[in-house]
Formats: sequence, structure tokens, C-alpha cells
Amino acid sequence: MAVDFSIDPKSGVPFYRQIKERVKYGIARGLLTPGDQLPTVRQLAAELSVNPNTVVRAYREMELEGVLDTQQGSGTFVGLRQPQIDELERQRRLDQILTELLARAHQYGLSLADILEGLRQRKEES
Amino acid sequence: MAVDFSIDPKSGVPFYRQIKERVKYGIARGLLTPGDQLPTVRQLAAELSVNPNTVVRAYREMELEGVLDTQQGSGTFVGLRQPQIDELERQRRLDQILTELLARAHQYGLSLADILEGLRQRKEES
DNA sequence: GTAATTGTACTGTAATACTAGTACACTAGA
DNA sequence: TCTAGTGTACTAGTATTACAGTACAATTAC
Repeated sequence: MAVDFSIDPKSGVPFYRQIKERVKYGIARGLLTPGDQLPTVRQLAAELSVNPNTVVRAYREMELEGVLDTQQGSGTFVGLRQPQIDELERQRRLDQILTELLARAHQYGLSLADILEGLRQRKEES
Repeated sequence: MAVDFSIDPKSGVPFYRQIKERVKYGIARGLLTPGDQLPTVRQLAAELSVNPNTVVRAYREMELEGVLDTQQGSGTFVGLRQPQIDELERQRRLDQILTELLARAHQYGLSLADILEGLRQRKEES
């Protein structure tokens, strides 16, 4: 299963931070294992339609954090040190998404119960 | 039950957007009902330790969206407008919102089960 | 050795978000 | 009327984010 590197321009979260999150979650979920090569700077920039500098920033910060190893000339790779899954960060993200979801749903006249019911149906389908 | 207006400086989401989300969420949950007065601009700015201009922006955008009513000199209030839509339209929008929600959640490494659990917790709180 | 590919390092520009400060207009209540 | 509290409207400055372009350095494959 490939890693989904897509980013969300509407979220308000800076691109470079979204890229970092995607990589870290990929590692946390085992989709990326130590030694794996990440997309090249230019490649990922083209795929996401962002500036190469933005990808560079994401990669460099993660290298400083010890998450990635970069080797000039050959590429960027997943480091041997596993980043700890930040449960707080995860909870915060979930909270944010849910808050936004419910606010939007209300604008369309949908209740929390409606959401729950809709999600349950989707769960059964999957 | 009071509305929690706290914001998260680390999330990367602009303050004014977080304020909007909180207010809309409060309305969605019934913690804020039409006619209720919101904290004043200066009051909320002090509480959140942000600039009054930031609160102004959040309030103004929501007024343009029809969510709030502002009355110069007296305060800012929850709007009376309750959108009414037919059942088909309602179902279509629910579907659309859920699709977008799940896409975004998955992007952040959150599963459908995570979403359901988070929503159940919110339901219990209300 | 050469060419292609990789990461790196700059400079500069623009838009957005946020802060700071000041002043003004309207409303409610004593 | 007076005063306090409300939203409103500015101007200005700073920091962050992202983009655009160029050039250089290291590695790899041929």
C-alpha cells in the first residue's frame, strides 16, 4: 500500500507541516520503514503542485528531528529512529476536524445524530 | 454549560479560523442559541490573548455568512436564521460532508473508528 | 569521464496572519 | 446629559508561508 502524500489546501495548515504529518504517519503506520526512500524533492513538489522549497523545508526539519536521513546526490530516506507517535497531536487533530465537521453540518441543518447515522452506514458498507 | 473558546496556537490554523469554528460548533451543539450574546470583541480578545482585530475578523466573517448578528453599541449575537432544506438535498449534503470528512481524516492518519469514537464522546458530553 | 539525478543554498517577491495603536460611532444605563 | 461599554475603521509594522528563479555540490549510472 502506497503512502498518500496528498495535502489539503483548505485546512489552513501550512503545506510543509502537512507534508511532515503525512510522512510521520506513514512511518507510524508501517507504510514507510527505516531505509525506505522518500519521493525526491522535485518529484514530490511536482506531485503536490507546490514549490520545491516547501518540500525541502519539510524534509530538512524532519532530518533535524532525526526522522529522516538525507544524502546529497542519492536521496532522502526514512531514518532508523522511529518517531514516537504523538498521541496528543493526534487527539488535537481529531478534535479540530470534528469541530469543523459539526459546525459545517449544522449550517446545512444536519445534527450530530445525522452524522453518526451516516457514518455507521458507511462503516457497514466497508 | 459554557462554550469553550480556547484556541490552539500550535495547530497551524489561523486564530480567526479557530474562533469561527468554536462559535459555529457551539451553535451546532446547542450551547449557543439564537439571540444569545457572544463575548465582546475586547473581552474575547483578552481571554484568548489575541489582538482584538483577530476577533473582529472572525465575527465579521460570520456575520457575512449570516451566522451572527452584530449591533454596534450593544454587542454580537447568534443569528436567528435557520436554514431549511428538503430531505433529498439534506441527504446529498450529508453525503458530501461525510466524504470530505473521511478523506481529510484519513489524510491525517485517523480511521473511521477514530471518528466514530470521537463523535460518541461529544454526544455524551451534551 | 560524462551526464543525469539528487540534495543544498542562495536571493528576491508576494500574500496572509497577527499585532499595535488610535480614533470614531452607536447604545444603554445612571 | 454623561459615562461606560459596545462594534467599527483606519494606518502601520512584523513574522510566517509560499513561490520563482538560479546556481552549486555530491552521488549514481553509463
